[in-house]
Amino acid sequence: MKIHKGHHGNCCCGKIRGFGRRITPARHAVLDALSTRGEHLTAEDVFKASSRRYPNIGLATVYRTLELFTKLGMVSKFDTGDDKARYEFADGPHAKGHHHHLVCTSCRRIVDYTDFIKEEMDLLHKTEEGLSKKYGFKINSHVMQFYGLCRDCAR
Amino acid sequence: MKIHKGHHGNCCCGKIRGFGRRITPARHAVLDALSTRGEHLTAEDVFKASSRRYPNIGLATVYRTLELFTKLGMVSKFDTGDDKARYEFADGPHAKGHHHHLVCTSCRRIVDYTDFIKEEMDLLHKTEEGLSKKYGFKINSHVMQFYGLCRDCAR
DNA sequence: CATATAATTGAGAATAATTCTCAATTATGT
DNA sequence: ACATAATTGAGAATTATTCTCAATTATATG
Ligand SMILES: [Zn+2]
Ligand SMILES: [Zn+2]
Ligand SMILES: [Zn+2]
Ligand SMILES: [Zn+2]
Repeated sequence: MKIHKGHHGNCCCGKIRGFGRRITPARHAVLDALSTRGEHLTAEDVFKASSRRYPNIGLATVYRTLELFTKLGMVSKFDTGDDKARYEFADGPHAKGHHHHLVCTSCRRIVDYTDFIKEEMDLLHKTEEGLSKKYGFKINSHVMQFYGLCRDCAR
Repeated sequence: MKIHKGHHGNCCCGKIRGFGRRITPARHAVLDALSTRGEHLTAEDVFKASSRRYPNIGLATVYRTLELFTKLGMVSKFDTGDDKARYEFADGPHAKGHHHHLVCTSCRRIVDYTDFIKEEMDLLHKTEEGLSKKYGFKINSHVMQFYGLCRDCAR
């Protein structure tokens, strides 16, 4: 079986196997879809893209796979106010590609941004620490998103 | 018509009227539900609560009303990862009661917190300004949420 | 390699939150 | 009180997601 060229050139199979889960063509197809089709993909997007490489894949499998990858921390699932979940490869809070989203509430455009990420991270760390202590939560992730109108929609 | 005792003792009717929309018993019932039944309410929660005061209200009306109030900025709609939208009175980014959420991914408990809000606000302002300039977005709102395990679920 | 076993799959049905439709009702300005 | 447009309730429709289940397949083991 061909080695999957993962998100950052690494193979994700180890992570999957490490969890006692199997490597399958369907999962490979989803991985490929995520790495080649960009970000902010709906399940339907991923389904279409994976179907190209693996025409028999079922939509339910795509959902199951995305759920699995999300649980493994390889994928981040978020929503932007329409009623579809979005998926993209997760660059964890500490990784290089970590970014947040700017969403146009009119045309649904999504802009990734990394500006201020450093400051955000500092604050997020501080907050996580403080909240963990105060409320006894073990914090695993966060969502930070801005909503507004893009240039085109604003006028 | 009796004056509605709003969120902070003010009447919200002005805002509704100001938008050319009408004051109706259904809308009053939803306002009351939101102010007396607390926060993080699902549409179903709001429906049940409003039904007490106004038994004939329909679920679709509740949805329409919540959508209207959200558009008017009186209500904030958010989701916490299950597939139900949550609604609560909006204390705008600058208002006293503005808070963020800590969500337990296991039992779905939601904790409001206001700690670090000051610092968050400073950063958010800075970010909003920066992003507005750079991407031409007119930013109206943000979501900031932490996910993790509450004390009970963590052990 | 062949075999055994449990994980995974595809297809379609089922679910559930939300939106839509439409005739009937009602709030509001005059 | 009247005219008019907004709003409503009820139920049907929609749609993203999950579930079911028999068939297939990945992997470990010898
Ligand atoms: Zn736009
Ligand atoms: Zn992104
Ligand atoms: Zn919990
Ligand atoms: Zn809250």
